[in-house]
Amino acid sequence: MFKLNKMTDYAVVCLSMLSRNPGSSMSARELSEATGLTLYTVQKLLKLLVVKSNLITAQRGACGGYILNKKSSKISVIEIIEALDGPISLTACVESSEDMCEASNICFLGGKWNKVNEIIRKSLNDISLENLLNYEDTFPINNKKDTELRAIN
Amino acid sequence: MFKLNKMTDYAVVCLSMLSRNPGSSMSARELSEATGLTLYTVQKLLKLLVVKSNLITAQRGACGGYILNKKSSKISVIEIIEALDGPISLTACVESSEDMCEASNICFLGGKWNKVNEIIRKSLNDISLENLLNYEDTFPINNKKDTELRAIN
DNA sequence: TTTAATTAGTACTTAAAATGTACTATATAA
DNA sequence: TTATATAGTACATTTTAAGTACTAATTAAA
Repeated sequence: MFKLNKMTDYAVVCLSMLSRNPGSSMSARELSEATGLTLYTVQKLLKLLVVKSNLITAQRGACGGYILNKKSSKISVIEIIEALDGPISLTACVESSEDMCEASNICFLGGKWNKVNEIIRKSLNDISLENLLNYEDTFPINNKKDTELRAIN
Repeated sequence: MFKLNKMTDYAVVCLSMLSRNPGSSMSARELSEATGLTLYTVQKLLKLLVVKSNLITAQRGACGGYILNKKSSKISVIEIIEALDGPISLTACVESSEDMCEASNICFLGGKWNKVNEIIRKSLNDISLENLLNYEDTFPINNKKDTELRAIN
């Protein structure tokens, strides 16, 4: 379970696509065609990013689309993750929620996971989208290449 | 979604209980009573830890139980997490699975998340169970205290 | 040798969350 | 006015986690 949801992965794909032509916008349809993700997925994803982050700006109407607000080198991976996955919290107990932790009666750990959360958060904060995209993997990756794009859903 | 499953949290509770009396074993029943977790949950959890990790050893039969294999200062948080959550992998694409990444046709990210995974893994590797237990939280935590134990399920 | 206690293994049900799909409302350039 | 595009909402589907239950195997002690 210690993995990101698919939306976050899709987001990196779409954001990196947007970063290819800084300053120019792309519509959900264009992004769908460019990435192979279904239009529905792209629409949902971009709507989420608009609402939950400050990473992109939307332009409505004909000739509308989405535009990246800052360079990929200025975008931290943590911004993307937290926009789509919510804040990093390694256990239910640390949520600063109104409703108390269900296990509070037995949980003598209290907020001790917070330390761990902070460490992970700091690590991720130092990685930019650009870092992620330029990272050259040293291990053999099981990826098909040079195959045509297609919708995956 | 960037959170641990409950089992991992329960595991920390149970392991820390085991660490209180080094060298002596506790049965699932005893751990259930001591923690307030249901017997079913504790049984399942400990079975998982036996199979998936090298953290505890089981003794069957009457007077049997579970015993911690090493001191809490020698147990890394990553061992607990990976035993119950599986290996840390921030996106489906990096799994070294036989079956190819579904999105491989469109995924030009390849294994780039691996970098992130490694960083998180290293961070967590440096935190021991003892560290986690002794960590004093500096923020006000929303935890009830001094309430009696009860089963939470 | 029998019994009670205890873990091992497996299967199943239920609950929760993520994912995918669909539709309507609103905005805007041409 | 129209075609295009995002915003918002709702819901169905799928996947995963969590919880429950039962039987088999093991072992200390009576």
